[in-house]
Amino acid sequence: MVESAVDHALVTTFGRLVEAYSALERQLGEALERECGIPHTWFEAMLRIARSPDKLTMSALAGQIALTTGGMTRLLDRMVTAGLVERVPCPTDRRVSFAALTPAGRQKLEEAARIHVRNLERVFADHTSDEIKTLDDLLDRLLRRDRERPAHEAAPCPTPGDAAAPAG
Amino acid sequence: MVESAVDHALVTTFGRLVEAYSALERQLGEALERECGIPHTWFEAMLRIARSPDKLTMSALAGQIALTTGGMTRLLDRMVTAGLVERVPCPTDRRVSFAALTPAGRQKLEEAARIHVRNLERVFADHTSDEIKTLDDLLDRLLRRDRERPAHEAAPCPTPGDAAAPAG
DNA sequence: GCTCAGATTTTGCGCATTCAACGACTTTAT
DNA sequence: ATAAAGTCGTTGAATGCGCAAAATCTGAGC
Repeated sequence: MVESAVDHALVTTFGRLVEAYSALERQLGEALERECGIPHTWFEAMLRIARSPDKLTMSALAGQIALTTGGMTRLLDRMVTAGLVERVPCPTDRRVSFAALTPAGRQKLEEAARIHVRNLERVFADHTSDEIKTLDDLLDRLLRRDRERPAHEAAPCPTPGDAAAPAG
Repeated sequence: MVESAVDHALVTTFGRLVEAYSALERQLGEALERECGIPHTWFEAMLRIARSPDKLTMSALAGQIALTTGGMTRLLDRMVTAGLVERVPCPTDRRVSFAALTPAGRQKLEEAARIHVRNLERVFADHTSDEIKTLDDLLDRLLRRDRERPAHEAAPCPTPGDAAAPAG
């Protein structure tokens, strides 16, 4: 039996994830932009800023939305230009600056969130809350696992016959 | 109680999806590129080509990996240059060309799939097959729903107090 | 046969992101 | 105090993608 790895179930599932995510992100992103004038990326950024108990540094924010610090710099630049966020210099460390919402930003975020919720409810209308809960839980653990892994752990593993856990 | 839409559960879940997906795609993509020299996008494209019972047109392929036809043209260009795929002109319609794997492409895909499966198994090690099944099912229905919706349906949603005008 | 509407892919341009190098700053060691 | 090493954010070059117009081709009406 020479079942190819190409047909492995995990590959299919992940392929579906790629496809569904891309389609969803595009659809919801376009809707958001059309209905309230901001890109989806801005929304996700503002969301993290608003929800964070402490002020967020550039790097922290970059990490949360999976951007490099360089990309984050420019993304924030645009949002600052639009008047939605501002850079607050850290009083104790002059290298870092925090991202904070302006009043206009807070208002825009609330508006965008309402629209986003409405669109999300439409998208997930066919799904039970149980399913969504499972999804949420799965994603949460995936994220947690990802954070624990310092991203170096994947690299030094060129051992072809090594399927086991890195003998920590 | 004036619970803000910002705190809605769906927003959180979708935010997690964005974050987890981006992190995952980056991690697995980097691993794939490092371990077998091809970008993740190439892998997904080759996967669809290999699995499709009929030959795939550019547009069909573009649709499956959530790219515009313009993006698809260039993606395929690079893959052709690398010798992994080739364009097969359609005998009955000279506008269309099919994407087909070369022998080298088939071999590379198999190699990449083995690596990808190993990495995926590591990533999903903490998750039960039940959970993954649920995820797979959810994604499948999400995709199906998305395909039925011609992407025009999202627009004419009657915006109550249309706050819009991207204005500039 | 000719023309015109529609379909399929390619191309020009602009934008967002990554990578790598850099400057600014802090911390630690001497 | 000074130097060295590490951290944080920004910037220049290169890459990949979307959008829209163009090029090529098919099929229908006349």
